[in-house]
Amino acid sequence: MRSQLLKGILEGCILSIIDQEAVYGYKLSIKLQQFGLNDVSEGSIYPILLRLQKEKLIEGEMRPSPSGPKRKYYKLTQNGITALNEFYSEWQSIQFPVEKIIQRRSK
Amino acid sequence: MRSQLLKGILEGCILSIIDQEAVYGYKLSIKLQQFGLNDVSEGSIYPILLRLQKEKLIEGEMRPSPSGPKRKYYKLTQNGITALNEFYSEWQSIQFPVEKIIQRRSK
DNA sequence: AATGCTACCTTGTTAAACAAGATAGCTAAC
DNA sequence: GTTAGCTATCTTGTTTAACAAGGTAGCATT
Repeated sequence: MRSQLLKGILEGCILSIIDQEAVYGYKLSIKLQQFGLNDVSEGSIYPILLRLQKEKLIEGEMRPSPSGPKRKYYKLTQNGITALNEFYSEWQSIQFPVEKIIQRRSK
Repeated sequence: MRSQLLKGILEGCILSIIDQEAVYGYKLSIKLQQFGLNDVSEGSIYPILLRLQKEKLIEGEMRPSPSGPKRKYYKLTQNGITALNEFYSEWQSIQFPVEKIIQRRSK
């Protein structure tokens, strides 16, 4: 994305998507796009996945693909679930004030 | 703020507040707090104001205070108004997808 | 054996936020 | 007249996130 707005938000979104279903990096990039977060490159995604894994918020497992190279499926750990809920409340505590501030702008 | 979530968002919020009324840095920090963005320090605010001024999105004017040192009141330029509207649509294009992603998390 | 898609990962850069602290004007109280 | 405390601005140095660009390689189809 061109804008700097996503900073810090992407990580939480990735946790949330993984929470819904075990998923691998490449698929994740497609899913983010489907949700409307266009232009999030793999150069953003893979470093986040590695970081989350290092922090033990997610864990990966290699599985063969029916067509193509092996995939590394990630799922949340218990710590990951906790982190996801923390992200959710942090997001709320940003989103509400920002909405309040923005609403009153002139056109 | 502890979290990294605000990155890029603060600038837009500051533009929006200045749009509502000419305001100086110190007051801005109080206003942000009133809107619910706690713990946004002056170490964040003043660099943003200087940057926005450099980019000619806002312009400042010193005015005496009824009590205390002079204040530097900022108001939006025409470019600032344009930038504010751009920020608004960028925020939308983040906020909608993030809401969609987050809604479906497990509890 | 060449092409194209799937899939993973790394390196180096840019930029935003922040903690910490420096500087100084003004007022009130003593 | 000097000290204390609030108001107000700004700087420096650090951390961290996202990203552009590119590298590697498996597999299927032709």
